[in-house]
Amino acid sequence: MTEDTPLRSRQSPTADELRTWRGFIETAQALNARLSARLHEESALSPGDYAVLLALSEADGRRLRSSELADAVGWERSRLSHHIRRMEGRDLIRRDDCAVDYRGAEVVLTDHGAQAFRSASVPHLRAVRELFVDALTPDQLEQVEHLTAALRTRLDRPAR
Amino acid sequence: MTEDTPLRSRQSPTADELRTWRGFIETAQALNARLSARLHEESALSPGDYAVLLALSEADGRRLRSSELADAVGWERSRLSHHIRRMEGRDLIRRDDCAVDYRGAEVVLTDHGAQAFRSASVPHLRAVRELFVDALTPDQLEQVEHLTAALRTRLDRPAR
DNA sequence: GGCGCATGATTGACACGTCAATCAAATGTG
DNA sequence: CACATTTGATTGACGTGTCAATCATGCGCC
Repeated sequence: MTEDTPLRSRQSPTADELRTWRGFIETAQALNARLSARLHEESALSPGDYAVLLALSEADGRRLRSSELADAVGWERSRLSHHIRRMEGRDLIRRDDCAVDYRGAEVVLTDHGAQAFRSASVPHLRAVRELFVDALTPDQLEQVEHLTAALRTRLDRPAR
Repeated sequence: MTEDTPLRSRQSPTADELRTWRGFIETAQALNARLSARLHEESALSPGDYAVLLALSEADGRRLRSSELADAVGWERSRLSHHIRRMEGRDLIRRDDCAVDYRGAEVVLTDHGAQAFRSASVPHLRAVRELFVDALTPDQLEQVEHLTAALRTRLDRPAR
């Protein structure tokens, strides 16, 4: 859209633009922090736990290959591996060897994990509504869609 | 008007609302991740390092009491304490005893730290422009202001 | 002056995240 | 078939973040 601003786009943001940026990023972080805190209070789950349990709950047979789970939650493998180890210690999930590929592992939701997810999800979704959805008008929610789409277009371009 | 509107706000978000929420929060996280990666590539500083160096750069005499620094960057004290220890090891800052209150400590920007901040800030601000400011129209930037203000109003209310 | 509490800051334990190295099983290629 | 490479996953090291406990100094109060 802006073919003619090769120089301008290399400069620093103005003070106003920086304020908008800081407001945006800090608000998003604050929202995250608040939701994480409520999740933890209400169900003793971290956001990571919740993401893993959600993916497994929706999976066929409540089980996924490690790599599929990593894709589902959008994490690196090693991050998932560490997290899975901790969750296994709390009996939220279990690791099975994979029958069709002996390199692979399957992550399986335990009954206790399924139960924990169920009791966490309702209050969590309610919190999302209270702190995000209900804070905005329908028009504003639509604006958010457009904004994130615009930002993502830029982000999806090669790393630099 | 209908009986179900008061109840509605206690229910879970709709699928559309959840999609908007996920888009918002994931975009913010992706933006953060990208900016952190660039900061690290270009200057070997973490976002935390940058925040601390920024606050000290703007401080009188390039020094602040620990508690003032914690307020400036919005961190808990113990978090700051851990971070400061690591930064001291890299000669970005130094800790002095405080003359007026022997409980207190002052955090001082070293020359090396000041230099590191200077060389980091220009590329960092350019990245903010590229990935955020330039991705949005002026109208959209203004919408962001209104949105974050609305979200913050809700967040600033008592914790639950 | 001495006692008790408040305050400034640090520490330790542990959860979380990234990166590079590792390892074993699978696969392709001569 | 043999051997190098790729693939699925784990590990170790280390930076980061939170919480509770700790510690020393400052300060109010008798």
